[in-house]
Amino acid sequence: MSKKSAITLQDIAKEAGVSRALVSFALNNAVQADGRKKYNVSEETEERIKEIAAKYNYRPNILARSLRVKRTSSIGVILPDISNPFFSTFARFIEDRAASRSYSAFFASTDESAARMEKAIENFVDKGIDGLIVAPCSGSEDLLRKVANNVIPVVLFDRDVEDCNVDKVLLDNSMGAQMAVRSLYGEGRRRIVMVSYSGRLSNIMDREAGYLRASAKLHIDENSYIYRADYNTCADDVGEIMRRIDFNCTDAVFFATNSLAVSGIREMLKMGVDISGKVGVATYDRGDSFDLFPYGFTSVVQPLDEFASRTFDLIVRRIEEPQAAMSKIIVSPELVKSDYYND
Amino acid sequence: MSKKSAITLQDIAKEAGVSRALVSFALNNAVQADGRKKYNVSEETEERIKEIAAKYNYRPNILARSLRVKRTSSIGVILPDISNPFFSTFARFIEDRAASRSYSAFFASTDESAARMEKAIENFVDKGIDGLIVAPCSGSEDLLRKVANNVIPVVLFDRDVEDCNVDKVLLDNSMGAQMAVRSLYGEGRRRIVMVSYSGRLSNIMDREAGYLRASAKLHIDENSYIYRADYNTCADDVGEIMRRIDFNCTDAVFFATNSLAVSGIREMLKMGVDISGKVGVATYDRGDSFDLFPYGFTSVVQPLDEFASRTFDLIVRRIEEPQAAMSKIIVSPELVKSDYYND
DNA sequence: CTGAAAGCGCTTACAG
DNA sequence: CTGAAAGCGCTTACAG
Repeated sequence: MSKKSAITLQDIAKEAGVSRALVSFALNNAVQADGRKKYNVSEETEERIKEIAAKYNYRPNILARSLRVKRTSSIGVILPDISNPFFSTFARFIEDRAASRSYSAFFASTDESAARMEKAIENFVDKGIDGLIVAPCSGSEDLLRKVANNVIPVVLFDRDVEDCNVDKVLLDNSMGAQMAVRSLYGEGRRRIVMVSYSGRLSNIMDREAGYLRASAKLHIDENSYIYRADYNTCADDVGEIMRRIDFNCTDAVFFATNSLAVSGIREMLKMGVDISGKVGVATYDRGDSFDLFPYGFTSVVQPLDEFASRTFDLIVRRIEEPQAAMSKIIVSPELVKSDYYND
Repeated sequence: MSKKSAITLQDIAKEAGVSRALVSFALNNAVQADGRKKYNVSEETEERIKEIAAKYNYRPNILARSLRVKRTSSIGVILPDISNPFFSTFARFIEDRAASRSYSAFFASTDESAARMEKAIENFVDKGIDGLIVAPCSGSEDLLRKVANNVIPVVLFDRDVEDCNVDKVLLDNSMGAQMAVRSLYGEGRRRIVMVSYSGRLSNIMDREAGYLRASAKLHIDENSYIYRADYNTCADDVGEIMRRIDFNCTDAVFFATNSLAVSGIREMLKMGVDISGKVGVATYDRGDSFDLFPYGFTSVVQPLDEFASRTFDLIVRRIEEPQAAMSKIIVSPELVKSDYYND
């Protein structure tokens, strides 16, 4: 590790008495598909060059290499907000996966704004990333199609975009919602409402569909109702929504997301609702601090490590084999019931 | 935004009938300190060149530029774990700050391992970052001194390292702890214990010092006691520690960190401790989901936005003016009391 | 006011 | 088995 007065190929070549090219060959001696080295350098020379490189702790200049080979081995990851626990955990898994495959990742947060997303992509492309992982915000559909078709490989995760022919890694959001509803049903709940977002994000819409479907199957859909908060004014909105719910004829609340649950449960506590007693709660995702919540509840948990590794592997494959067939990977959620404190 | 068949300076030069150099001048027309442009290009030519560039939506190749100017306008940020809410929030603020100043940031997580930290730094330096922001883990002191002296500008944040002459942005950890203790004291608590980590991280040690100091000042130090959990086995350890506390003669618990508080409070709930009634709770930091915790408690909150902007500005200054005097910025925490549900 | 030239550090097709 | 040469796309000191 040394930045100042870094040693170059040239320096090594001079000391070894060979050309720069030979040094490059010796150091990168790529083994081809047929098991033979691409370039033949005598073993003796190769050894000598490697020793010199090691002696000076030679580190190739990645910028120069990237400029030459027109690949940077880096990807961009576009998220709604990296400070959101769901996405920061995803980011961590991506970071690890990328490192293990000698890639690096840039992150950018959009705050659900298509304009910010466009800026971020432009910025990333300028930097020379080889591919893009995106959890798209609504309104970014056209942009995404354009980018995927003309600019750079794209893999979608978490949220789907219609008519966008790219690789995708998605959760089975409908299944998760159905699992949650069935779990509440299993507790004897029959009058289950859902608190969700307005907007047209595919994951949210699928969760709503799953909620309705399970309710219908269980014949409790006459009591189904979906309350929707505006994404941007979430916290305030949710409080207001919760107050509109008549808890005298409501058994359970199913929250479409973690942050809805935080605001919503908070309001329920303020209202003095008998949580997990008279009124059951289920939610998508659960932050670590949910463990502080001293009532039983059910959550739909997404396997973020798998999510991240699948997504990452897909973008790398797309970069290396642009013509490979498109994949759409649907990951199954898990149901976690915590009734820790009711023991 | 276009990657494939990107247009180059050369192309523009040809169409404009001038040299590449002139195009570069026209597009970058730097205004110098004396208010004059560094290179004189006739206005007419400059206009023409700019129009052509705009027409083709020319984007300079950043790799090529970086290679030439030996600066990448990127920094590395080394954190214990980006999936930890404290650090992911910090990351988000860094991201925004960097973008607003046309920098980009790489992130790496160390899991408190000095070996991983070294790898990450090596990796970043290879990538050509101009500077490094580090929340150092214990055991990384020598490495950090070496890097700061011989390799690349470094700014420390969150945790201090002795005998390391670099810019630093730190919280007044002792003050925060004192505020917490005084707050508990104000509630009438006199027998306050602290739950902390073993190890030698400066921020933790300062919090312990603050706890002891405030206790002494308030003459309640005869009841002071610091329980210490092993960092790596935290969750299990904390449960065991909590069970060792005799809550018959303990008024309050002060947790040194958010994650200690989560595990610790969880255990207290299991034990049936009358939280915020008989036993008060205070903690450093608070995740969003702390809002779900339906008891009053006090937390020491760090102004992460200021933390991030100060840190970022410092590293940029150091990059641009390597000889500037070293700064050590101490940021004050804020005390937040939540007794929302006790209203 | 403008341009030719050198060079950042690497890789690779080509020639021997 | 090895090397000279070209070139990735840019910037900048220098010369006119």
